[in-house]
Amino acid sequence: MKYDFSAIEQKWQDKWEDAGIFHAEDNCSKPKFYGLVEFPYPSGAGMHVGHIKAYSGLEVISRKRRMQGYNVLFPMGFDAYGLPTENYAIKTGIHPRQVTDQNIAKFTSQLKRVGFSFDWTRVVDTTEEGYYKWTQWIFRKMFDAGLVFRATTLVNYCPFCKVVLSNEDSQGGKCDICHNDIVQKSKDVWYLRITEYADKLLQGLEKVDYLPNVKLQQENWIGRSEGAFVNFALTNCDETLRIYTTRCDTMFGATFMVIAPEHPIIEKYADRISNIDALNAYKEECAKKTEFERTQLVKDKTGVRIEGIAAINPATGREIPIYISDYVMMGYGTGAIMAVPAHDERDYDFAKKFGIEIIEVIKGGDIEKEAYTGDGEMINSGFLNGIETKKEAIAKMLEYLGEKGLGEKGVQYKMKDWAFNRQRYWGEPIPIIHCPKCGMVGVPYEELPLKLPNMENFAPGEGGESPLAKVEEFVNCTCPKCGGAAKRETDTMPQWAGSSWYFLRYTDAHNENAFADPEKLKYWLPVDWYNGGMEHVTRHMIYSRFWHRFLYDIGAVPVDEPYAKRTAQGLILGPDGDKMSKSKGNVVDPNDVVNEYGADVLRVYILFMGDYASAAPWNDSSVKGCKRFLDRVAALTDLVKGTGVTAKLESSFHKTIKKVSEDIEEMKFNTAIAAMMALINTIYEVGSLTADELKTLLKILCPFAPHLCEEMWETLGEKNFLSMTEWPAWDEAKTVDAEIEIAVQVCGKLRATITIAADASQADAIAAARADERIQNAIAGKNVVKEIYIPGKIVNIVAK
RNA sequence: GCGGGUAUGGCGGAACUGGCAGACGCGACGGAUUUAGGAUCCGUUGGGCAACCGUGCAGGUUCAAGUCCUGUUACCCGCACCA
Repeated sequence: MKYDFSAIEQKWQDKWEDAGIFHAEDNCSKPKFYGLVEFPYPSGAGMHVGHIKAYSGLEVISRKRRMQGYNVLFPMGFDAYGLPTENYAIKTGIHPRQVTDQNIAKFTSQLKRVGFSFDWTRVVDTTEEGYYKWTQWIFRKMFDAGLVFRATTLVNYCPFCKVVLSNEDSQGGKCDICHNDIVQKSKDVWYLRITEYADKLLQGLEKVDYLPNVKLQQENWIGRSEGAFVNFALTNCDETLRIYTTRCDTMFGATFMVIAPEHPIIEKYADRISNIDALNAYKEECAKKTEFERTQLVKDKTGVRIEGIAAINPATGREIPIYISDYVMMGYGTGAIMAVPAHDERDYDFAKKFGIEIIEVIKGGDIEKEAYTGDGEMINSGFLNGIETKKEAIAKMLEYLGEKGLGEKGVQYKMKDWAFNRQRYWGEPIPIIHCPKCGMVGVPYEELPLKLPNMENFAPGEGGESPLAKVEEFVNCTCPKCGGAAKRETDTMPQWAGSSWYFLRYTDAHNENAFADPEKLKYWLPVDWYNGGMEHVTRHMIYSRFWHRFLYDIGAVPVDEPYAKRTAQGLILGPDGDKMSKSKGNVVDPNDVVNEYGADVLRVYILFMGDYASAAPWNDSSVKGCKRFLDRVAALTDLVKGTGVTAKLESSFHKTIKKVSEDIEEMKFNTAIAAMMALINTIYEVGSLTADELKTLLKILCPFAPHLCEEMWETLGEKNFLSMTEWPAWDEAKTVDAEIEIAVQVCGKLRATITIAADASQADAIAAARADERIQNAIAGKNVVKEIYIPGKIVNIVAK
């Protein structure tokens, strides 16, 4: 058969769709498999080869699962709210709704052209009323549960996008969307109290099967630390200064304190501070620094001593000075620290610069040169003297603090509460009403969805307020509680909202009465296997685990962790080895590949190009190699002779079935394909194969190159879909050869290879080795001191 | 700075719990076919004339090391003054 991909791909895509063979069944007695891939943001640029790689892994696994008799849910959808669409709409004057619909249509047709076996009856679009109704519903439930709050804070503001960003979206002082510098701005912001779930999110990791580095990144993101809160008495004030420390064992060495420039105590006791002007000047200077500048100047500590107020070290009773410095953050712990220069690098740098006393309390380092952060014997530490370990010293100090009422054990997290609003148009309206009498009131559940009003001009206001603020019919409303005049919240939700629960909607995508039917949730959850990019394993995954866990806590979902298993694919780099980007001009368009070589070649190449989890550069010539492979597969129809088993091929077939079956489970698609290529080379060497053998080959190749395989299957006279036949089994006994070739070494150096029975005894193997002429030459005149036979592997003769 | 990872032919990459390094593919070279090119098919292809040498570098353990141990370098990713 000649391989004419253009003639067959559309044909099979239509047949699959008409027969609906990839639709997941509800209420099914078969075992279920829920494979999830990260749904795309439908950008105007269309699909990228990276998308194809991200979906191809679970595509192969899902296709294999169907053939293994599973009821498979492998869905696709669109995470369609977000700024790029809105910015494009502002530029072109086309409404975001229209832009979104166009982009979704484009993505859909591209995905279908690749032949992915998605269940297209369950597509979700986060911007549809039927979907965002439930996004708002979950938010309302969180509001009821006290997990939503509003606070005035300094926020990361992008003057270009005119939008407030979360810490996660403004890393490195750059806007995550437009990459311009962000500034600090005081604003009223909505927060989700994700920190309340920090421990649950951490504990949940213990029972899920995520890649180790995925788990680690989430743990680091949550950033739990155990330590102590300690209250330091102040001179000239009637309150104490509360600090957080993980090293209360070093308290005898605390020779000063440092508080964040924004610490409220400065303003509170301004009249007792003699150098308040200097402190304010420093504070202002810090506010001007971008995050980038602050981190770039790590080594160079700055600060100002507070004159007029000092602190008392509760361990030594000595008076110690207090400084303000921007190396202490208001957002972590209490915004104040006790500084132990002998045993903390940052405190050491600061003390050296400001000439503050450094007292060694742990032996083991040289504090003349640097801070010593290791373990050792306690000295200069009163009742702690002589203790040898950090753990013991901390326990003793905690006991002391407790007795004296000076402090207690405490836990801190790096993770912050989630800034949950944007002043933009293209997002879910936040369903809250501000009533002058009742305060914040949730929009009643029966009024959801709170529809996004249709606007002509949705550009953001100059002051950074939401475009929705301009729509009076939207803003003005009555309070659901008291019936008085009230105003609606005009901010919208961040893009992360819709993607925090989309996997739940797939189980029942069209339900109008609930986000999903509890029975369906019970059948399908948890997601058995979730694959996506490494860039989403912290933000998106932690956010969605948080939402899911909340829903579990209110009894709305049946399992506590949403994703049983998580893997990640590596990037596809440009042919030049750099990250693909439009500006570098090294972007490969999947359409071009489909047009020139066909979808099957694209699929096979993307999985063959390297380790699935690693980054690998695109190579046009290698694509041709995959085309050649499929050409050779198609041409096998000319070699078919009879039925049954070809003796010379039997073992190769069993070995290949085993290899492909096992490699797919480990996402080692490259070696699975290599094994099939090797099998084909063997078939060509043998010169013929039976129809039964060809059918078996088509079955294991089908998940990779389904169009060609279906076509060949049909050519062989089969009437049903290859995609729904049974995955072949292998016979372990037939994967083992009766005779094997093993290496013979003399003194660890390869000298010959011999062929022996697979079950040969040690004596037989060594005798066979010694019978070989090359071995006899190698050991001639030497004294054999040791003979080793590792069954099936090697003979090594040690001779001196 | 801290945490994690990677390093193998000209290239992408294989190599199970230590057991013939370089599977498979690309590229290259030679040949067949062709008016020619392309495509296809066949053969060769880690280096070295050879003994031998070869998995970033330097040591070590072992009958045997890409794989284990110690040290070291480079690159990639994540976090980053987290008290």
